[in-house]
Amino acid sequence: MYNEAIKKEGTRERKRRETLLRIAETGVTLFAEQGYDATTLEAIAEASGISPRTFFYYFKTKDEILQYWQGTGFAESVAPMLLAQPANKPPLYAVRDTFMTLLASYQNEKSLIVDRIYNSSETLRVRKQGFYLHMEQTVFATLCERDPRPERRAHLRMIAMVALGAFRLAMEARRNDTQTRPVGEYLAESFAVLEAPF
Amino acid sequence: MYNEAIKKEGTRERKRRETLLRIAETGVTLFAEQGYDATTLEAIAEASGISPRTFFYYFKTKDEILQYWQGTGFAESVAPMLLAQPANKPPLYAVRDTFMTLLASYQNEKSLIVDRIYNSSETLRVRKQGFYLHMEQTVFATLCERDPRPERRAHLRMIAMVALGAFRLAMEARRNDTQTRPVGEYLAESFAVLEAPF
DNA sequence: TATAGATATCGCAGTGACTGCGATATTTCA
DNA sequence: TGAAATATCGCAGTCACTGCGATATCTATA
Repeated sequence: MYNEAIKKEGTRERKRRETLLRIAETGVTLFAEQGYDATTLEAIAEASGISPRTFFYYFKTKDEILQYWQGTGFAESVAPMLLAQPANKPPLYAVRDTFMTLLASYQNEKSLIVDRIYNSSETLRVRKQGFYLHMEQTVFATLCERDPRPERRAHLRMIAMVALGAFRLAMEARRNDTQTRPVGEYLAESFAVLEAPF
Repeated sequence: MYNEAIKKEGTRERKRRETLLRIAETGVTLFAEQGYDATTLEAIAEASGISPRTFFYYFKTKDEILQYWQGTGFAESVAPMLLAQPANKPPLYAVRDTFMTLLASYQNEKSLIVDRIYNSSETLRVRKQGFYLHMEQTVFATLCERDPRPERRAHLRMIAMVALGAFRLAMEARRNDTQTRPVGEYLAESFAVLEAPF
């Protein structure tokens, strides 16, 4: 299996991957330097050595550059990793542990920079929710797969919401913290708050 | 008190209020008829009897028309109504009861139409989250005012998130339901799910 | 009631994200 | 090697949104 994934990568694929990465890096660098709005597509294209028209052949929109760093790999890994959790583990903990593992591997130097860019304007802050919404949907669907009993659906829907909320609050806590601690700690603390009764 | 609020409304204020409402109604009607993207600002302006330039004197952006119907009155009422709740009522229930009361009064014929427009595209679905984000922030700030103990902050932050999540899930449930039941029922059911342990 | 000052409306010219189209170059595969 | 698939590009166009300066309308005051 994975035959098509690892089949010999031709010049075309390699160049495409390289260009994609170059645009994404150039973009986030420029955003960080001069601000998101102040950075025009033309500037990104020029700094990436492509024409403005070609940019849209790689990213549908300007903010897809940010989504690239925020979501790449993460969203696709959630479903399989969540299904790999022990079937008898309570759903909320299954999600928590999945997030724990994933965060550890997808934590790169860019993530803090991207986070700061996202929080530089109200519009972007809102746009970031698209990611959470998508993840919430994925988590819910996967939880339903883990436990298909229809009478549990409403409960699982709620758990997906709460889990992504805890995730979001962990990121918020990290951003507001003056120190710099490992992301896992914020996540653990965030989920721990859920232990107390409402 | 409220002196400036009820002081005689001059021609200027009245016309402004009327025009604002006319634009908002025209806009949402056109969105419903032809779709959000297919409705240009020019069309809204013309149908409202104003110039395109003047539109932006009433709304900063095109989608502020939707925000007008979604949020007007609601967001401003949450804080005072939440503070009016009995001080000994547990925070989550205080928020729930506030929402219950508010939903009853702000439920108009437009709300279903607006909801459908918001859900007609991914972009708009995401943009709607701006409202929830804002409400969550307001609820959190107000809960902190109700109970200023610093050791409760993290807990209250979580409650604000959970409360808005339950609100959002209630709206989702209503949208997915084939029947048409009072909004309050969906909200009650949504909060009831939180009773069960995670 | 006349009038100065504040506010409302508008047209116009611009910017910037994004799209469709048609031309040309590059890569792949038979 | 040559035809098909894909990548790149320029160009012209659309649409949301902004800044500016002109004119009209309303309000408060003398």
